Amino acid sequence: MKNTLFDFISKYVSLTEDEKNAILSLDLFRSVKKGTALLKEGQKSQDSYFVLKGCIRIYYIIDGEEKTTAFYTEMDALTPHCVINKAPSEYFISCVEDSILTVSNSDMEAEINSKFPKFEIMCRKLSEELLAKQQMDFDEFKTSSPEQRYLNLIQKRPDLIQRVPQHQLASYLGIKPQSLSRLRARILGK
Amino acid sequence: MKNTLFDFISKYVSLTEDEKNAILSLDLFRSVKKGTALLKEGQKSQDSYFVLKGCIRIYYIIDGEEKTTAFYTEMDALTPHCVINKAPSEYFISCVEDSILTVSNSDMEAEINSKFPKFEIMCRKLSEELLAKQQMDFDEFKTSSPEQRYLNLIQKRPDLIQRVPQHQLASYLGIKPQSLSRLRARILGK
DNA sequence: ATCATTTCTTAACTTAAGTGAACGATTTTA
DNA sequence: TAAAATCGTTCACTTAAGTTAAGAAATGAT
Repeated sequence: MKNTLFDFISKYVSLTEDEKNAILSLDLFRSVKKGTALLKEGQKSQDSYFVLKGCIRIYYIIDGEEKTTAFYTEMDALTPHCVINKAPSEYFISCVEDSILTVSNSDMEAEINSKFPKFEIMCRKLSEELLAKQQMDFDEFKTSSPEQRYLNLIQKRPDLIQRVPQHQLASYLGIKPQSLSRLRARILGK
Repeated sequence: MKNTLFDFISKYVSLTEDEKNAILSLDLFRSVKKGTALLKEGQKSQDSYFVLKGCIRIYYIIDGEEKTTAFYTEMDALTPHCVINKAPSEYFISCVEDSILTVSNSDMEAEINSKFPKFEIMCRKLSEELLAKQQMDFDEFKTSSPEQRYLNLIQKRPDLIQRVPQHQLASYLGIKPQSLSRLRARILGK
């Protein structure tokens, strides 16, 4: 698990042993059971997550219905909106599978950042990269039909289709579960 | 114009006169005419933009059709995807109106960042904030119908509806121009 | 192992977006 | 200023997603 984390970090900066130990001393690793709520609507939180193993998702409850908008799997990092803008969360975060995560709060990050400027650089690079990636995903979503989006998902994240319930995938694709079922049947018939 | 830039920066870090002068010495300000192409599909570029006045947009050409996915107006910052991943651009960037921008390239930013660590912090904060904002926008898009998205746009960016052509707005909302026309007529009739 | 709950699929019907075409109105440009 | 191109709207028609409901399949709990 440690290696997964350091492999990830090494994509952005190279760490000395001292720096690695500083991170390990923070005791970031957490095991969480499927279904565990990591964040609820209305809560304030300081915690950011990094997925070492498993899957977590963001969902809203709108008119009593769950709307899943994002999945985070191995090597994905997530800083919730409420951590950035210091307001109560508008969404829920929950464990889709039994998972192993790192959980770090803003204070810890600020401390590490001031001790090792290298982390500041890593965070900037990571944010920039995630922002650019997110922008491309959004563009793709805007310019595709639900069917194209589903076919795209099969290409880009085939694992999600296996490990995530259909009704959660549906809202992730911006449609209703019944429409996803129909759409899948339509594709099979081709 | 200088003030607009420094007002923006002051949201993230406070600058000394020396630092301000270092920025001004970079000679970042550019006036661009409506319709000017800032970036074309297939091009590589190092340039990031900040809009002081005016409006620029990102668009793709897919099956011969323009698909506009983003508008940047006063106080918006844009680092194109191709700058981050050092690959040829998949999209175009063009001026919607006569505009005043700052244009900075990666080398200049790297130099300033190494000279003044404060900029590194600003860039990280800015990226994190933009990422969180972008995530919320994407979530809202996924969980809304075209009509809701249009009504939302009226609330959040009323200026865009005035200053941007309908057919560009349509693809921004993920629909065809005819559908936007119809949708507007439908809303008026309520 | 059984019962209860949740999830997925199917179907019929409704609603809204996509498509192709036509028509002014506006803007561009020669 | 006249011709050409672009833009916005409308219409009729097609296609696909939303809605409501029912039932089968899978999952979870006792």
